[in-house]
Amino acid sequence: MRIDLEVSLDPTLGCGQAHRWHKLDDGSWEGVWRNQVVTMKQISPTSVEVIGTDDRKGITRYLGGDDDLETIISEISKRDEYVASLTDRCPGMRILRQDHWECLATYLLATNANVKRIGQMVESVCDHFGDDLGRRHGFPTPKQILDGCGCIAECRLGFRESRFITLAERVESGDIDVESFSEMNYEECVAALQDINGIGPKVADCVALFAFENMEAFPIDARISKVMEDIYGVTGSYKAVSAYGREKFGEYAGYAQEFLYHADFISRQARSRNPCHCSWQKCRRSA
DNA sequence: AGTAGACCTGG
DNA sequence: CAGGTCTAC
Repeated sequence: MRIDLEVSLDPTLGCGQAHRWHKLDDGSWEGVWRNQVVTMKQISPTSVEVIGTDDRKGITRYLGGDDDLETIISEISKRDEYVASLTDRCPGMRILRQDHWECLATYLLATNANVKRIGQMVESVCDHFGDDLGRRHGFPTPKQILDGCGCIAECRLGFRESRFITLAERVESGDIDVESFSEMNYEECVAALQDINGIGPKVADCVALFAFENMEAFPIDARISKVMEDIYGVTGSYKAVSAYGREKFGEYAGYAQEFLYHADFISRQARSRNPCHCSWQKCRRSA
């Protein structure tokens, strides 16, 4: 199935928004989306070939296809010259619309772990508890996690393990209604997310942005923290730095964050002797 | 209200 | 030490 959409798969799928996409040798991306093993290949800057699902509308939406890139880029560019200079270099990068539960549970695991480790933990949890889809496993439901949690130690989640189970319990019992976060505005959403044990301001911002469409969220991870200091001279508490980002970039601050993140990723990659930081990506230069 | 230290594991 | 958070000052 061919999708006509301005989207660039490498930065969109490969740089840490979602953690289940692997770049294959032929340059296509394989992942699991809604319990289907899906492969996407870039055909041109404005089209991708999708195998493994017939849900054109769904996958387009997942890819952020409802976002008007022109408007968004114009909006964040007019607010900052540096971001304006980055948007040209990375056309077609989009913010995904991830599954609510999967994104929430995944980012709960993301604390104090690098991209590679997050991917390992997520894949392990899927392999242990998710539906067998052949080449890959689906992301497990809360019930699947609870039913199988006798062997969860094998997933090696470390101190995240108990938080992960507690989250599954609270969702399964109805104590947490994941869909209720969709109805909230940004402030309400991150506040409610932070009521979950193991979720602080950074993870809440990521989930608000990548799952619940709060495009003004401006997550400050270690990389963005350095960028904010180096480029803008902004330091301080999480709250202060993220508020600066939201105020500077406005309603699409999350997109600005992704451009800043990606540009820093690429420049460090270029400067590094071992060029490939992207865990799943086969890197020609290092091979 | 705002900030050190500990925290599982692995590259 | 790593794409933070919790707990205890």
